[in-house]
Amino acid sequence: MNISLAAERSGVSTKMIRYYESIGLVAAADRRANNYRDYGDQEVAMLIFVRRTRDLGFSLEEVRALLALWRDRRRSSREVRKLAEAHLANLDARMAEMRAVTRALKKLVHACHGDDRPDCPIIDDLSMPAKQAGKAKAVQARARK
Amino acid sequence: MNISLAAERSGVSTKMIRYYESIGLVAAADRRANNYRDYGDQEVAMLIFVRRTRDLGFSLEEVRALLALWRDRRRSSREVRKLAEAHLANLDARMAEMRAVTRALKKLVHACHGDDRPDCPIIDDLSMPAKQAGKAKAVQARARK
DNA sequence: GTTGACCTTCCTATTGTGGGAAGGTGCAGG
DNA sequence: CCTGCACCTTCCCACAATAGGAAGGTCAAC
Repeated sequence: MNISLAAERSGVSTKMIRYYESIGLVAAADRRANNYRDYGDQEVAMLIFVRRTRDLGFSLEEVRALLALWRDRRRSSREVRKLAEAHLANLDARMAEMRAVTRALKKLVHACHGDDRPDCPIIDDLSMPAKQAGKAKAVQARARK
Repeated sequence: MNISLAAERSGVSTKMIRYYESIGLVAAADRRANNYRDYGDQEVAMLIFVRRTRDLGFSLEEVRALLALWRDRRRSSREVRKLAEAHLANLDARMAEMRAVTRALKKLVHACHGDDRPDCPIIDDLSMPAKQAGKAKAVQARARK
């Protein structure tokens, strides 16, 4: 099967298929006499695996490790789970960070009256070093004296 | 003040200060006779503003818009809040996506016994097109027949 | 006057992905 | 047979933002 058909079936673009091949993530495809790449169901299955792991936010290096386990019939499920758990920890950390940012920003938005006046706690707070952030009112008041 | 001192005070690396200047995010710094960039407190304050907005996850283009409002004393706080709210919506959407991914992955991890056996629902699930995902047990069982 | 700590510009890499050019191949219709 | 069209190939460029380093200029202290 042509690369574009493999792309359609796997949900991985032709660009990405060639790229994955170029970085050695997936094995180089067989070539036909035309020099066209030729794919079978096995290869498509592998591409689907890659896409699904990518969808779950694994980096290409993590995908590489998972692919190795996928191919290894003697792998232990322990290894697979370890990788998945490491990625989960990663996701949790990033989400915690985003939650903190969201909380801080929501507080600022809440404090801003959002009308025609130029007075704005959001701008005021962002003008200060992080140390004093969140204390816009007092600090700005002091600055006016 | 030297660029490295401005970097230290603002928390923006010298690399980034020069980069921000090169893309026109911040105005080109004054130069001294040596051709060294020269910064004052005003410029440092602006860099702090940039760093703080970056810390809150605004893109450089968003920072550019916020900087314009920062400089404009006749801005309306409404405009500022609108930008902040748009960014919050963005953050919320991304977090929702991550939560969904986390949930799916946690379910898989939970289903994996994680011992010496090669049998692994994580791998099985990832081998399937998204449509059938999460139904690993049934699908794999059918496959074995 | 040399050493070391600055400064300058310019190039490279990263992580994934997309866009496009330039040229080859294959098939269908006129 | 020629033309057009839809593929395919490789190669280069772009993006977001940041970091690293080379090559060369400058300044201060010892």
